[in-house]
Amino acid sequence: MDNLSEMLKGVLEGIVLEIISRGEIYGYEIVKHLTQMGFEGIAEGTVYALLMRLERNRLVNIVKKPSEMGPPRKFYTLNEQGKEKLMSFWAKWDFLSSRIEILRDNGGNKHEL
Amino acid sequence: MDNLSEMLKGVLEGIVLEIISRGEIYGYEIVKHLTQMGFEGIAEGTVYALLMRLERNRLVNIVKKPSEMGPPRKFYTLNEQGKEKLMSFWAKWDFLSSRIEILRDNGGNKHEL
DNA sequence: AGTCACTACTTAGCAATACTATATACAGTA
DNA sequence: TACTGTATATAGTATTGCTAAGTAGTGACT
Repeated sequence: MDNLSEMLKGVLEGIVLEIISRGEIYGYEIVKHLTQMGFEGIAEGTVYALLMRLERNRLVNIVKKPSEMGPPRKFYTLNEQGKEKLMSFWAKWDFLSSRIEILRDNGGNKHEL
Repeated sequence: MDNLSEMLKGVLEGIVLEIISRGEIYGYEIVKHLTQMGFEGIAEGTVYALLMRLERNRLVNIVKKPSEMGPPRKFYTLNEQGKEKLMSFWAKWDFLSSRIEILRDNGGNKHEL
């Protein structure tokens, strides 16, 4: 399968918000989580940049904690705005995916309006 | 619902390819088709630019025909490459949407790897 | 001490794609 | 003449993911 990157635009943020909503988590762990979900192609840099954006847009709370395994970790949780953004993501996703399934199921029908 | 535009990236092309695959159609009609599907926010300019891209990337055949209602129309059909691109779109869509449904259904589970 | 691997985060510059706004042009009608 | 509907084109912008590189801490092996 060639690459998903364009299709991830606007979706990856929602996926990451959903992951954070499950409980406090830090960037490196999010990357591993995504990999384990099957998104092996997603670069670390992409995720960290996205997290910086969440911070800049004030969708998350951040607590820095020392790690025994390496440099300090930045733990993310959703704030109210983040939770709203997540709900908005799911609303958009449901809208889009339902339209697309309708289009597909309409298979073979020739431009019926 | 706020705006879908980011989420459409990489998806709109597939939607338009699918519409064209149903039979010869021209740009203005594609726009109306999208509107009727519920994508009311998609600007004409977006669709025409996308069609130009399909042409530039040699995914479509084009025949120009006069119209009784206005300027000449450019009718699009998919060529072999376009059909392959469409299949690739559906493969990517299925991958992405299945992962996202898994994520959602996994609801409440706290970062289980 | 030096090197490597794993953990963990950051950033600069690029590419792809949708949007805004505007322009062009043909046909019918007030 | 002016307006509406039909029909296509394009310049400039914003957003977002990717590539590639860098910085740093810890532990293991040589």
